[in-house]
Amino acid sequence: MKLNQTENNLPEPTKAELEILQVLWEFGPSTVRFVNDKLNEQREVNYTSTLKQMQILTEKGILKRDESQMKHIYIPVEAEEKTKVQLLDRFVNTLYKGSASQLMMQLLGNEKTSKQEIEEIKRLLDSME
Amino acid sequence: MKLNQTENNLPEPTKAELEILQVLWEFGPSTVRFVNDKLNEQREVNYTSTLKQMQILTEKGILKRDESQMKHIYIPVEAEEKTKVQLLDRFVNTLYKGSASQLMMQLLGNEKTSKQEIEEIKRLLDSME
DNA sequence: TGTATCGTACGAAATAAATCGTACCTTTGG
DNA sequence: CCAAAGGTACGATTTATTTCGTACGATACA
Repeated sequence: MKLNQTENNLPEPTKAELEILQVLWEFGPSTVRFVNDKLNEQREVNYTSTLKQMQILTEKGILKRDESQMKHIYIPVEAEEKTKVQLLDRFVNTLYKGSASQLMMQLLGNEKTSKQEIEEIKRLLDSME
Repeated sequence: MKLNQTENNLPEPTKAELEILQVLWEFGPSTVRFVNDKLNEQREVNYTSTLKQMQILTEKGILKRDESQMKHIYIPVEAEEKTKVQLLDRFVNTLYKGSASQLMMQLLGNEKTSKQEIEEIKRLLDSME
């Protein structure tokens, strides 16, 4: 199983950027204040740090924003799935030479997957042929 | 399907470090010269840059080395699989809240999976129950 | 034995990423 | 109208990562 090396136009989000994206994915378009509050539930970050990151993300074209109000609303440009697929793709290419099945084997081989989940996956596979 | 959050004692290898690890995984214990040559098949890197990286990797405990000869031989401390599992684990936790099946769905949903490979995976699944 | 070659050590410069301080603008309420 | 609260802008600092130059020791061999 080879994933196509999709054209990778979007710059890779960094670690701090990914944290922010995840908040936006989970809660939808948000203000900096909101995102910063969420981040602070996990670790201490200064408001302006988050602001800066979100501005950078916007420059990079990963976020866009609604500036019609003073409290800008930030929105991911690409859908969550699309971005994740891209990251997954990169991951598979980097670590598994693009072999998704190898990755999957590792995932499966790795631990006790419940019988129910195995069935679930098999059904998905069946539906694919 | 939840992956155990394995104790993550090993520092995360950086990008440059991963490149080096991959050479060692593919070709086995090697000298800096060898690794550097391999890297240079892909991009230009100065010999001493590679040396430095490998020294750092050694400090971090990710590589060990045989210094009995002038040409030191570098060896990954952990097996390829173990390191990859760790990275995979981190990846799943970060992007899929630890849900390996979700990741797998995404991998499969990516419709470029050949029938043969699907069969292969199903066989694996069968063998697991 | 002298010198070119090839090795390691390691500080320091260059880059990338993350964080923060400060300036300054808008809104709100008394 | 003024001050407090809360917003954005953005340069500068800090920290992490990567790259490289230079010093110098061993080896090879003419």
